[in-house]
Amino acid sequence: MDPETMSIREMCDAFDVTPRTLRFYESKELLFPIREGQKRLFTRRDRARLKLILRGKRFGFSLEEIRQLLELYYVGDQQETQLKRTLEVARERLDDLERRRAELDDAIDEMKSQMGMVDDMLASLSGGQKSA
Amino acid sequence: MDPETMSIREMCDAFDVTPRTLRFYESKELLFPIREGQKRLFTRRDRARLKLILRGKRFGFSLEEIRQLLELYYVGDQQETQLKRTLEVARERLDDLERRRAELDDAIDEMKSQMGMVDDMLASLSGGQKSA
DNA sequence: AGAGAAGTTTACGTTAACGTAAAAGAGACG
DNA sequence: CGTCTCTTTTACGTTAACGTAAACTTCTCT
Repeated sequence: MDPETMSIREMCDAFDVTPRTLRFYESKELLFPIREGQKRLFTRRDRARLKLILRGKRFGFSLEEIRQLLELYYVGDQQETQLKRTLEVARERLDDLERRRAELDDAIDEMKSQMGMVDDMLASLSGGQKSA
Repeated sequence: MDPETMSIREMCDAFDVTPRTLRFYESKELLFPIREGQKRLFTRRDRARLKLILRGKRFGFSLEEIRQLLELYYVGDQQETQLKRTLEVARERLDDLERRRAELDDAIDEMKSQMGMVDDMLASLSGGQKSA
């Protein structure tokens, strides 16, 4: 009823995951739904987190790595040294991501050239005329 | 002795993997070392494949997905329809990769803005002067 | 009250991708 | 010949990330 929160089923439909998955993520401290009696109520914060979790998974991060990343997003009021450490970790992660992107670019290029070769093979099979 | 082939240990040292991993990849038909008696000899082809395998893993592909991708790199002399199908699969994979890259770019941007916020918090803690 | 739908806890099962230990063969060397 | 070192096969163990089934509560509706 509260437009701010969602039931477990609403979450599942919205994000295409199973209840088991949401409970599992809670047990691993990736989500923190509040309770109304027995029932879980997922907040806006949980939805934002889940979105990041699913994205992280698509890049091959483990749930534990994702959990650590999520901490960066909800820093809170910590001490300065803690914040500096957090910032360091964040920069490392960012470098991680940018290295991945560079590799991904390479992979895409290689794949495109591979496909060019396949195109050529097809052309030589159907057409017969070679480009050289 | 043959500069063209490498022993299992040489492979492990060169790629920083364990013998178990190489044997496992062979059992899953990702690598095809030749045999000299009992011993495995890894060829140039195996080295090229292993490089692609390790890259694929870094992007969160499963070994089975990687195996299918590798087929694209070693097409051989198949029929035209087979080649066309192969090409289709390759294009799908390429789209996959480019979607991933787009998402990765978003993630990097978001992370950068997050880090900007952390920077601001640090500045306000040490300096005191706010930027607004 | 009875039935059904949605949610909960508890707990065993499953798949992927190796780790790790045991037992044995094959070549090199003093 | 005996001992190393490298490699092999066989096979049970492990972790991550859920799946799946069983046995309750708790509402809601007729």
